Amino acid sequence: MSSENITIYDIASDAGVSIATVSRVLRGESNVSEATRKKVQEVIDRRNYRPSSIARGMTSKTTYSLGIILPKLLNPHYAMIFTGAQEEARKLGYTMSLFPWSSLDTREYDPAAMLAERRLDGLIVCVEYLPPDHDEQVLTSLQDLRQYMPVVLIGCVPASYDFPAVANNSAAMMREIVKYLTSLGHERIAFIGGVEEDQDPLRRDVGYENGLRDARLPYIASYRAYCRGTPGDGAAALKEMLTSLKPEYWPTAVIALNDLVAMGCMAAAREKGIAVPEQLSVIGCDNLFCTPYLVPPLTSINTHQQQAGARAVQLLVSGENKRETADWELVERGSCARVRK
Amino acid sequence: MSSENITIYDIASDAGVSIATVSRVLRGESNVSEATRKKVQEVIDRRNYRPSSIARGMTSKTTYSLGIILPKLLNPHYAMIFTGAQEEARKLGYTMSLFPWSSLDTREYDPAAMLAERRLDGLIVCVEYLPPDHDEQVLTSLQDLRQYMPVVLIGCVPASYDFPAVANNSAAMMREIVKYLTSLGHERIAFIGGVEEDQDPLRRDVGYENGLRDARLPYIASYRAYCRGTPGDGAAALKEMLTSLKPEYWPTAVIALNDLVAMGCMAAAREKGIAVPEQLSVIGCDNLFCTPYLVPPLTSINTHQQQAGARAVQLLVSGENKRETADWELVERGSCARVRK
DNA sequence: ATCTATAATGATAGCGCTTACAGTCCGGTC
DNA sequence: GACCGGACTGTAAGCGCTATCATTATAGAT
Repeated sequence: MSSENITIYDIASDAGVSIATVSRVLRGESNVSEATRKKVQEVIDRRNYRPSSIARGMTSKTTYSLGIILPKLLNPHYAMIFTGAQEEARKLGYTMSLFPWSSLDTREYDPAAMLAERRLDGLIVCVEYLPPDHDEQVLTSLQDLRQYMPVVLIGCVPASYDFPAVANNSAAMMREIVKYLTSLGHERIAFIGGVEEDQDPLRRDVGYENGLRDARLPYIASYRAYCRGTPGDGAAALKEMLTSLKPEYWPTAVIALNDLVAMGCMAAAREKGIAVPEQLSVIGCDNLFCTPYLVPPLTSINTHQQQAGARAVQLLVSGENKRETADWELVERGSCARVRK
Repeated sequence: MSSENITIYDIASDAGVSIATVSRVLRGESNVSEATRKKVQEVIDRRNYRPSSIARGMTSKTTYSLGIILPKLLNPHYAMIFTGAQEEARKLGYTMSLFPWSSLDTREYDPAAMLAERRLDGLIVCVEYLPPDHDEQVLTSLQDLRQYMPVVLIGCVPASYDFPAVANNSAAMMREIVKYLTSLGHERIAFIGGVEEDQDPLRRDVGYENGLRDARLPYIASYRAYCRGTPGDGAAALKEMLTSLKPEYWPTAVIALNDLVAMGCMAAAREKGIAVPEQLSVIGCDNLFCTPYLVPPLTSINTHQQQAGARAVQLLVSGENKRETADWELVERGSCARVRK
């Protein structure tokens, strides 16, 4: 602001050397005499000079800036992914910019344009399961972006997507969750999940059904509800399920798409006078910071989002074309109980 | 990735015009004949050309990228500020990158360096109240950064800071909160807040004391606790306060630094068998998404963080050197009740 | 004393744009 | 028919670096 931008020329003339030499000490090359290096460094320090990363990007073709596309940061789940990615990026000397999901989803503004123009060194895209038609459109957008920069996916990445990725194995997770609940004696287990997903072998529905099959329980369509992922959605879905069924058919356990939906379910249960976990077990997913403070504390799945975000950055920067699977683990708190006969 | 990067020269030669003309249609200048414009645009579309923002920044000195420095995104409070800022930035055609607070706070990596090199068009810094010594160091860093780019502050901006800002008037807010509680009959009102702040007229302590004075209540030091801002901190602080006092001196209401601290307080109260709100009213701040789902639902302050974030971006982009005050409002839920005599 | 390898440094050509500035056309004007 | 002002379009000079050569100095080898 105050002073004119000082450039490599200023440093060079102050130090009485050529810009090439300044550039050499800037990049720490070895073929500079110690005396010259010291002289130049002194001028750099004194004038508080910072080489312009813009100009650098101009020639070196690398900008040290990455992008990440997320559905919404307000959901702490995504905030965790972002944080993990951002911190790792910083460690590696990269800057991380956020782009909203609408970059891929709508025609509100040209998705590729903004991203492509930015000449990012890479892009992480956090994908959720989407309705099949949407899904296809997103895939096209992703392929498109890939022309401009390396792309790594994170989240619910369909098995069919041929991208480097840190993917959830939601199916395996669901299967384990069902197993956990059946081990507590539950036989009427509801699943309030997201959109009906495509025939992806990793999808939660598959895991849910497999889990039921493992326990030789019937798949009951009335126990499968759909929602978008907010607490309000969860509350509405559960209430509707309960009013549509005679109380003796009410589920004794409900698996929620995520912790937000689980929070809605707990609220709905409370409103209906159903005790959690005595009459209804609830299990969420994401292990949000607030889960320990709910009443009862919410049993959830820790999906290690920060770690996944960091890993995605590593894949991006290293250029490895690997598909990895994110870790997860059950965190028992107080919202699931043995079923009472 | 796939193809060589295509440049303005490619378009120019394809369209049989000079690069200047291509540049003109790119920037929508008017002095291009309709025929030429169409011809060039067709080539641009066909080859799917995107001008490099790097090269643009090189000459035009503006990069259309902003930065924001936040303490931690995992606290939804900051996620909201970020979201508001990011969305506004996008609307205005800017990119938003996040930098961690440690940029200012530690010597872990050179703060100015990364930011200055990036040649951002502007920077938003979200400040919290800090211990006086820290505070001075941060101010120095801010002044430093200002040499390189415009800076707008947001949050708990000390009145003495001469920066454009969207500032909280925490003192006024606290005074109102105390008034609200005294109107419910409370006379023993605790405040579990952040670090003891410097003599800033906007600080919460001032508001707390003024509120007590308004109601002609004594300031009792035992009711003032300090914490860093996590639920655990809040729980610990309240527990310590309770154990240090005979039950007949226990506060009947507690004002928490933020909702996270309030959540900790509610947990501590529950653990101690103290009913909220019957025996203890709790009020938080930030109006986090989870507050309605706590038991009881937490009364809080909506500080309109997204709006504040957006406003900060507007100030930054417009270059206005204004200091504004953020709006706020009390959101009554169920954690505060009339005191029982 | 001449030659040659080596280390240090300088000159310079881009990178892909923007932006003066300098044409070129063309229909009026006088 | 020479002249002129617009409307377009082209030429070329940067922007601040990196990277490739070319150049110079130094010192050891012959």
